[in-house]
Amino acid sequence: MALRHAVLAALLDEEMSGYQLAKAFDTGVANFWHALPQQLYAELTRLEREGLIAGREVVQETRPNKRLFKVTEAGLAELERFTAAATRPSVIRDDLLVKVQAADHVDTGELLAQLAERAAFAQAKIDLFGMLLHRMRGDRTEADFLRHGERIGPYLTCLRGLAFEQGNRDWCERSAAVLRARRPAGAQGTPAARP
Amino acid sequence: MALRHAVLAALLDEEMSGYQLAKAFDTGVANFWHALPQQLYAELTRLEREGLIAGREVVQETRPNKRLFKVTEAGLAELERFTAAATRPSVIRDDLLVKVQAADHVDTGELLAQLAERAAFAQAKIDLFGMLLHRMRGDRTEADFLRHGERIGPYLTCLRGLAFEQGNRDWCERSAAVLRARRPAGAQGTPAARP
DNA sequence: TTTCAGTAGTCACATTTTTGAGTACCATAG
DNA sequence: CTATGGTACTCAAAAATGTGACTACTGAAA
Repeated sequence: MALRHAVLAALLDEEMSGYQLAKAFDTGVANFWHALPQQLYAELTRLEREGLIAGREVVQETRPNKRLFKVTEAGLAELERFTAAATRPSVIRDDLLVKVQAADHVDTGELLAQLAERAAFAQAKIDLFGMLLHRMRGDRTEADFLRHGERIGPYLTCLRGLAFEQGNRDWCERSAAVLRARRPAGAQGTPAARP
Repeated sequence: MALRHAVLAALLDEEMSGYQLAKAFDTGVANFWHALPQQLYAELTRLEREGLIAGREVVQETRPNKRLFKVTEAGLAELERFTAAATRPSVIRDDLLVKVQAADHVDTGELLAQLAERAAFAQAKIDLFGMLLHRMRGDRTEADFLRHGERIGPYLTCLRGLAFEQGNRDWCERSAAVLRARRPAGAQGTPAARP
């Protein structure tokens, strides 16, 4: 039941519409949680009904109207309560790890391609996170920003996202190298890259 | 729908009972996926009905009888099919990150304690994974084992688990240090550690 | 000028995961 | 000799998450 709290935490920084929120949760800008638009709209409806967020209609001329939401006092109190409650440790759940676990027993051709693909995906996120971090701290040094900046929460979670993706990239590259070195001769290179 | 494949991958190395499997998925020995016993028993039933695993009854005298399962040819083929199919990128979902994201707006006292707790939990897993890796490679060097060892899949996934937990530990410690340095004077140290 | 991508959502359903409560029997510790 | 903890499972239900389809309008590209 932490999606609601993830939404509250995301809305702390700025008023957002469901659509904007969906973008943030999809692209991984909000790299501390993930959810689909449908989930978010439903959650926003519930949160507003419970008075934890307040929405206001914004009429737009060239585009559909939208509703912007912000966290209420009650919402902040709920977030406070949530933060004080016990945290359950996060768990890994990754198809790619399952595939590598079975790598000794199945053909590794396609797996090598997937490891390369994932490494590239991770690298793209690393680049994105690097830019986001730079934008957040402006021209201050990281140490100075973390000591004196006004909003460091998003910066810290972004740092975790960055390290996580670096871990993914490095592991994918290393695993691919190991598996490639073990392939029987004559089955070197990965199959043609997909579009 | 990857739990079934995680179970198949876990059963590749050795015949296991539902109970053993549940232990492995709970303690994180199988650090590539997580599931509760109920889910596993249900999945084993389905997998056996579909012929992807075969179970055999083992009569025990001093303890309840158990059923040991192993992957069938059909199961291996299914795993092969799964490995060749596209992988969806894994997503982060962590209560603790949500809490840190909101750290600028809520009291950080309890949060600091939770970061310390998580760092300790991560360290325990790091130690465990270190031992598991050592046990798997025996007296060979890592490079030699990865080049010539017979089953490297579990070793590679364990390496990912190790790096992940190192990332968790480092991030928790750093975030805690940052938040502690920003606490108003007179509110230093964390509250009394919980039992 | 039709098609495509973007904005801003909603509805219904399926699957997956979690929570909670049991059964039953044995061994060990206090 | 009673309680606790481990082995080995099962059943039911709630909650969270994911899939697929849909509305409606706009601006830009082909």
